[in-house]
Amino acid sequence: MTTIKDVAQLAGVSPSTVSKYINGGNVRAENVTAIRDAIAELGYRVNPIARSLKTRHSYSIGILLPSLAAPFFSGVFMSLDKLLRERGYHSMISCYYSDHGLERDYLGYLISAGIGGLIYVPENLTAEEFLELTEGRNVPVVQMDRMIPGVAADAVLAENIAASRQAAARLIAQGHRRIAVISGPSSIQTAKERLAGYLRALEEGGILYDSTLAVSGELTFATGYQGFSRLMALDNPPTAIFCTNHDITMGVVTAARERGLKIPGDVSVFGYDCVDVCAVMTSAVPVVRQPERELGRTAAAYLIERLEGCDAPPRVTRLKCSLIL
Amino acid sequence: MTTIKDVAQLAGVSPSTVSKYINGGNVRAENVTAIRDAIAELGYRVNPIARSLKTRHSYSIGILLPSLAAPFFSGVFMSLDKLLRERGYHSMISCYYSDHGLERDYLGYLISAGIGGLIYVPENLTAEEFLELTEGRNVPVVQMDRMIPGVAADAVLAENIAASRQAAARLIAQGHRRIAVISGPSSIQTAKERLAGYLRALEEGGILYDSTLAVSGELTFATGYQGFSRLMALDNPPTAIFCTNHDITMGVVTAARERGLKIPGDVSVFGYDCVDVCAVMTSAVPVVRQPERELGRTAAAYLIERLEGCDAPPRVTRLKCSLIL
DNA sequence: TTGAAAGCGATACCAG
DNA sequence: CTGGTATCGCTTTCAA
Repeated sequence: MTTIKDVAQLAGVSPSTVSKYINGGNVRAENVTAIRDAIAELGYRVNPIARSLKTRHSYSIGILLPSLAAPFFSGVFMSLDKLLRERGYHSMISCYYSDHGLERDYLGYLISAGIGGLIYVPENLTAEEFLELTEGRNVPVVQMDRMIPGVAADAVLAENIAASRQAAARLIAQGHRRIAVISGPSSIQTAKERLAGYLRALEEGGILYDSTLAVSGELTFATGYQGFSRLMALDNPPTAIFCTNHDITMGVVTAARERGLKIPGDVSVFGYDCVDVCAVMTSAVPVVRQPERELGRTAAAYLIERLEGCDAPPRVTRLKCSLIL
Repeated sequence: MTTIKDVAQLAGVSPSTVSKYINGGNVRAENVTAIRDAIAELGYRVNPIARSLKTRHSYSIGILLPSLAAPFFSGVFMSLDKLLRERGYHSMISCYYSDHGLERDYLGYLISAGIGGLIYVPENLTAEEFLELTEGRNVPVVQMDRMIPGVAADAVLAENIAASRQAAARLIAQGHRRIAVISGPSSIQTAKERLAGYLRALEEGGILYDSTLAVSGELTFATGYQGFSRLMALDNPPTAIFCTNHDITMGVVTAARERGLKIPGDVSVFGYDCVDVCAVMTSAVPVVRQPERELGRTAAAYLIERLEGCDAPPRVTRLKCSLIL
């Protein structure tokens, strides 16, 4: 491997001078050309790891999230990656598959693995765990989509309550009175908020909450699929189902199809996130669309500000969702 | 930040001893406890970047691919990540969005960023470019899904030709004679192979190739969507369309829905990759299913072997696809 | 402007 | 079994 020493030797200067050249310092014109030539000839590239060991600063940004399969996350990622890239950073994704142990391990690894900053979608960690892993290290963290209560770090979130409330309100406006909801585990902030929005809409619509119509489980296809069966097996089944996440929506739609039930003829469905897929269906299923681009851009922008030394108090930003009907 | 020195001091031993303890060497029992206590008290974690600077070995594995949105890639990734994790590695994804410049930059960055190995889905780079960026560095690379001709590195690929041939043959067996194909750019190996499989099936079916029925473009939704319009606008439109990738399939299905054309009533479609989505549709669309799990596991296994010193000649492995009807 | 020397955090070697 | 020393590749004083 070619190092800065090799370049220095070939160019006939000292490593310090080469370093200065690379980092934009003042170097005599003739040395500049000599160094540039040497670098080209040797195909030299700085070793970011040696550099960051010394500078305690890095252009690698870690992205830590619970799932890769969700189009929501890949949408957000593409957007934040773009901004980071434009600013000279390089982002690298790690996925912890909603697993508590993995989440802890990866967070610890990333924090000490020489990343310059972290964009983090939390799920299981407590504030204590988070703090223990991150304190002392000087790595700025921006929370995305969710936040750990008690953690003093920037957070960029979607307005889950408002969005769910509107979605459910829409179903009510269409005349539905028996509206089911299938939601994620209450341990997940977004799931809790989406359920809250649903409840709020019911209340505002003067509809009594019927707990048999509220199913909850993991944020998976299976939850939607099985939830649908359970709901339709009720003595008095719902006429509409509000799905609070992409996979749940897919599960519900699939289950309906398999039973030959028409959407929205036999049962209405309001989905979440799966904009593209839902548009493909024979009669398009309405969905809540989260502002993926903006979420990503904002999170990246916050992180960059922190990396550039901003020390304002932690900011929590909520971005609006929209309904795709 | 707490370093190995701090631990050594607190434990009353030298840094070398602590290092030995951490890396599983023989240390006197009383020192072991002293060190363990010190580590716990200080919350010490090794700094992987300092370590790999010294050892020229790293447990970070880079994954470099052209797209994140494709369920195919996320499926493959989940599988390889699992195996790598079980073996103590940590994988981090970088995405280059099919961009040539980004692909080159990221490859260069990763190779010199201290990763231990790389799983790489190539798209635009030539063998020369690849070699220039990687030679000298001692980082094993396994190519996934595609390979650069002339690059001597392991490769794990799907049997694209056979799969496409079977898919097209199936349409022929159903009585179709005018079968269109929408494929990706011929610069992409998988696209070329899938087209070849289609042509092979036609030939074997005694059907003359009609170039007006062969549309090609980027591997995007738009290509499928617009391709569908173009094909259906022909004087003599096809009765079946073979889509050679996930997004193209989605584009075609969407376009058909929007025109109110029934699949397979008005036109038959054979898709690729989108197993879950296609199963949801009112009448399920048949698709080619790639062996994502196996591809990922095999690529990871090859990489691990290389990391453990295997120096067998480069291996190229092809894995079978299946048809989901 | 330049370069010698120190040092980032960890490991490897080798003498004790 | 232990610890002093050199070193990984690079940046950063600081003196010349």
